[in-house]
Formats: sequence, C-alpha cells, structure tokens
Amino acid sequence: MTKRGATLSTSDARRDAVVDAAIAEFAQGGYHSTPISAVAARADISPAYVFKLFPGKVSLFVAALDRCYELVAHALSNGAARADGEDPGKILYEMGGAYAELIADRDLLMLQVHAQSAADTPEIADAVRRGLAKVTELARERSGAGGEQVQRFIAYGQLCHLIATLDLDEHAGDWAAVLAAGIRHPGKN
Amino acid sequence: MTKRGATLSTSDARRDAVVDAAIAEFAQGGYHSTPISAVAARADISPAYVFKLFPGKVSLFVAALDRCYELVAHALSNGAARADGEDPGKILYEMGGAYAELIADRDLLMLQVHAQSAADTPEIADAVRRGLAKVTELARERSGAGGEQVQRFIAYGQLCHLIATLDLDEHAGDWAAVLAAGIRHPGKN
DNA sequence: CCATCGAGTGATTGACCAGTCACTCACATC
DNA sequence: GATGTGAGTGACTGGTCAATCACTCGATGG
Repeated sequence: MTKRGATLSTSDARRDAVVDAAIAEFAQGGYHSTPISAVAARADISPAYVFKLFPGKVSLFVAALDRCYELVAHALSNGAARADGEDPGKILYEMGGAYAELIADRDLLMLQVHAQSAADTPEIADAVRRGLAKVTELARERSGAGGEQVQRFIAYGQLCHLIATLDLDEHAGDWAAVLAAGIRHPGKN
Repeated sequence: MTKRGATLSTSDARRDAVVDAAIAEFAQGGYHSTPISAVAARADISPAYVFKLFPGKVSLFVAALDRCYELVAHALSNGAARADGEDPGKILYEMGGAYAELIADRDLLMLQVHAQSAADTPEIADAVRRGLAKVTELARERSGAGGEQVQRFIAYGQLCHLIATLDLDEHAGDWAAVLAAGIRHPGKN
C-alpha cells in the first residue's frame, strides 16, 4: 500500500512551488508573452515537468489566478477584522488598507490586470469572475455596506490598478496627481 | 504583386485604413497574441506592406492607441457640449454618457484594457499616459469639477471596462448586479 | 537481488510569427 | 514609348514556444 493522505507528496509540493513561480512570471510578462520555460526556470524545474504537473498553460495560469484571489480574500478578511464592530465605511476603509499592503510588491496586482486582458480565454474569464465574486461578496458581507459603497470600493480598486500599472505616482503632472490623490498606492518593492 | 484591376492608393490613405484594422484586431486579441498578418488581412494588404507603412509592430499598436484616445476625447468633448452651462456634476454625467455611446462596439474599450496589460513596453505605457492625461484634463477643464469628482469619473470608467470585459451584465449573480448597478454599459455591438 | 513506481529530464516536433529583401507592376511625365 | 518612382507582394529567415515522448534515476518493498 502506498502512503496515502498523511504527508504531502513531493509532486504536490512542487505544484505549489510552480504556482508561486507562475504568479511572479505571469505578473511580469502577462499570459501570452510569458513562456512556460520562464516559469520552469524560476521554479528550478524542467519545462517538460511543468506539463506533468499541469495539463496545459491555461490551467497553470488559472491556478496562479485562483491563488491570487485567495490571498486577496484573506487580506480583505484580515482588514475587516481590524475594524470589527465599526461602521461600514470604516470597515471598507480598513479592507482597502489591507489590500494596499498586500499588493505592495505589485505581482498580485499585475496578475489581475493581465488576467483581465486575457479574458477572451473562457477558463481565464471564469477564474476572474470567480475571484471577483468572492471579493465583492466578502466586501459586502463583512462590511455590511450597501451596494453603492461596495461598487465604489471595487471601482477605486480598479483605479488603483491603473495608477500602479502606469507608475502615475512617479510621473509628475497635474492630471496624474488628481488621479492618484488619496489612493494608498504601493511603494515599489 | 498588385491585384489586377486594383487601383493604387496613396500610402497615407492606406496607413489610415491599417490603423482602423489594427484597432479592431488588437481589440480582439490583445497586443501579444495578434499577429501583424491578422491586421494585414483585415486591411486587404500583404503583411510585408504593413512593415513599409509602420516601422514595427509596437508603433502600429501605438498608432491605434493614439487614434483610440483621440476618438474618446472627441466624444467627451461632444458630451460636455450637450450640458454646456450646467453644473459640473451634470456635465460629467453627460460626458460619461457620451463615452458609453462611443464604446458601444467594445473595440475602443478592449484596446484600452489590452494596452494597460502591455504597458511594460515603454512606448505603449507612454501612449496610455498621454491618452489618459488628455482625457483627465479634458474632464476637468470642460466640467469645472474638482479633483475628487474627476478622480471618481475615471475610477468608474475603469469599473465600466471591467464589467464589459467580463460580460457581467449577462452573467447573473447578486455580486455582478451590485457592480453593474447604474453603469451605462454598452449593449454588445 | 529484482521489480515497480513516481519524480524528473533531454531531445524533438510542428506550428507560428516578426521582420527583411529582392522583385513586379501601375502610373505619370516627357 | 522610354523611364523614374512609389505601391505592393512572395518567398524566405531566424527565432520562439507549447506540447509530447521515450528515457533515466532513485527509492521502496518483497
């Protein structure tokens, strides 16, 4: 009988490591211009073995995306806990702060941007919707805020992505200052 | 070889036609997964000639993006004119409506999403910043609104992009309804 | 000592794509 | 009707990448 269930097998550990590498690499280059070989190299693995761990490139990207939204949800949950019992606006504010901390290294943020652009691949669009649903419902339930406030929360999150993608906090200009005003943007690494 | 019976045109006219084709094709596939040959085919041109009209793939994409923001600015300007003399909120509202009409066919919207994802290419990032600067300043000057209102205007524009990218108005679900509430999203096509 | 099984890889394949170049053809002008 | 110029293309190159497969190696168990 083979060992079952008790300890994590080596291939499962590898799969996790590959997902970590995938987040970093896909965040940097996006879906279409990141070769599997780049992910493999970062995970210290041969490209061939990646295809043994994941059935194809898409499913690796989806796995990275799922993990990304899992981390986001976890951070939001922590933020909400920091303001437990306060009014909805305050709770959402704390959740936003927790999100800003999480994406300080930019990888999780850029992965979401790239995923949106690659959403013509159905599996990717599904993963994004799944993640966004989780985030939206979490924000609503944990804060108790109304629809409008939650909508605004997500909208400003998107604005935050735009600001970070374009480095607006470094490119001076009146217009850039207007867009970045009051947004808790990540310092670059 | 030139097709028999085809009349030659000026290279400037061709360049415009190629930019039109580029907007449509890049909007569909994004920067990295759209081959020049797809743009050429849509413009009824050989791939080789595209490289005679534009020095490379990037500059074609940038040309498409420049045209995109030009059209956006024009639409916003028209919208502002519709509410001339009214208060800032009303003017911004009209500008938003004009934008929603413009991007009804989705191409100009998706091109912006893809451009954001491809912003690691410096020329593309520059083009996006240029366009966004134009839009932001236009919104501020024509509406007379304060920074916060303009920021909100752009943020909800980004949310609108997200909703359209993911077809949220068609995928039912409470959370989707929350995000799409009150957004004047484009009907498809 | 042999058999088995899972981790992991090298080599390869088949497709695709950005960019180049030498070339042909249409047209205007003299 | 010869000629120069610019429009437009076919054919090719060098490179990249997703995916596959036959293989090795080491551990485990009988």
